[in-house]
Amino acid sequence: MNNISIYTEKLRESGLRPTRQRLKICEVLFSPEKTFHFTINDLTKMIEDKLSEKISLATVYNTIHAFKKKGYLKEISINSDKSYFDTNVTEHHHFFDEDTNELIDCSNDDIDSVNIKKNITGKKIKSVEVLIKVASDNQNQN
Amino acid sequence: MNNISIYTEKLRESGLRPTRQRLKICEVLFSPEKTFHFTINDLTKMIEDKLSEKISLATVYNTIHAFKKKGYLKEISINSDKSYFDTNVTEHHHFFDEDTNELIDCSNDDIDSVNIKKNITGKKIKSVEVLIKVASDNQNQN
DNA sequence: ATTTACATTAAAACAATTCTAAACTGTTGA
DNA sequence: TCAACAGTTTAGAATTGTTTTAATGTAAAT
Repeated sequence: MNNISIYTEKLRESGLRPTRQRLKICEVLFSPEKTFHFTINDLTKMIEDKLSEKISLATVYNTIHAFKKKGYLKEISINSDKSYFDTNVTEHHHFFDEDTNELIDCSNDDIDSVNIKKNITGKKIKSVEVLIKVASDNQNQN
Repeated sequence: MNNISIYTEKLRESGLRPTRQRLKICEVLFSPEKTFHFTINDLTKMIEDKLSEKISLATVYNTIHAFKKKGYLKEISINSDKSYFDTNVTEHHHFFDEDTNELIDCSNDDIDSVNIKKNITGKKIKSVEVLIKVASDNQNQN
């Protein structure tokens, strides 16, 4: 099974037809060894570099949303400016570097598992994620 | 020292003159017994109810930003739709109810303190906050 | 091949936030 | 007291990120 057929499968699983544009999105998202974080703008630029032609923002948004809904991507909330996405869909924590606005995965070895003693009645816990904001000294918070 | 002078002080501390509009913002933010969460829109509506006249969004944004910068308010990141603010400026955790989009403080008694074993070199930890997403069963994540 | 349902696109619409420029107000000091 | 200044408010315009629209194009099923 080569990459193209994996991507085709992922797209079909997400309810999308495998088109040239979407396969290119998949290649950018899922071919790298390491998972990574991106904004829609980052991604669009990466795709246009690879495609050597323009791709419509609407196509990117629609594909990313389908992947997110299907669980092939995760959305990370850092600040309200823009959406960050993560190709690492396992539950994990993040460092956010306030100096550079960089988001960094926190290995599960680097943090003890979080123990929640009480929950909201009638609700089920869907995820527990820690955001660690860091900055060089003499930096003000937020 | 009455409330007005407390608010005046807070405003001056934040580099702002105490004006009628800003004092009303303070009253809405800081007079309630309990801390609470709000969006700029919520707050604007609350102020207009109390003031019985319109207040410009620009004034609200500018005052809120000054308070945030000074540490009298905290911004909470839940999703990218809009900014949530919190009048509880202590470091604490949150439940986010995905059914109702409601943000709920997590008492520090309800969660064991989070132990971070490794940090980014050269950086100082500014905050560590946990976001617990909850929903009633049969609800999909994010 | 033809048909049908879904995709792509540029552009328009939209919502949250920020900026602008003009009118206004509180404070200071002559 | 009041002129002058610095900071404030405001409506509306601008900007940014995202979603929708409607026309055209393409994949897949028959």
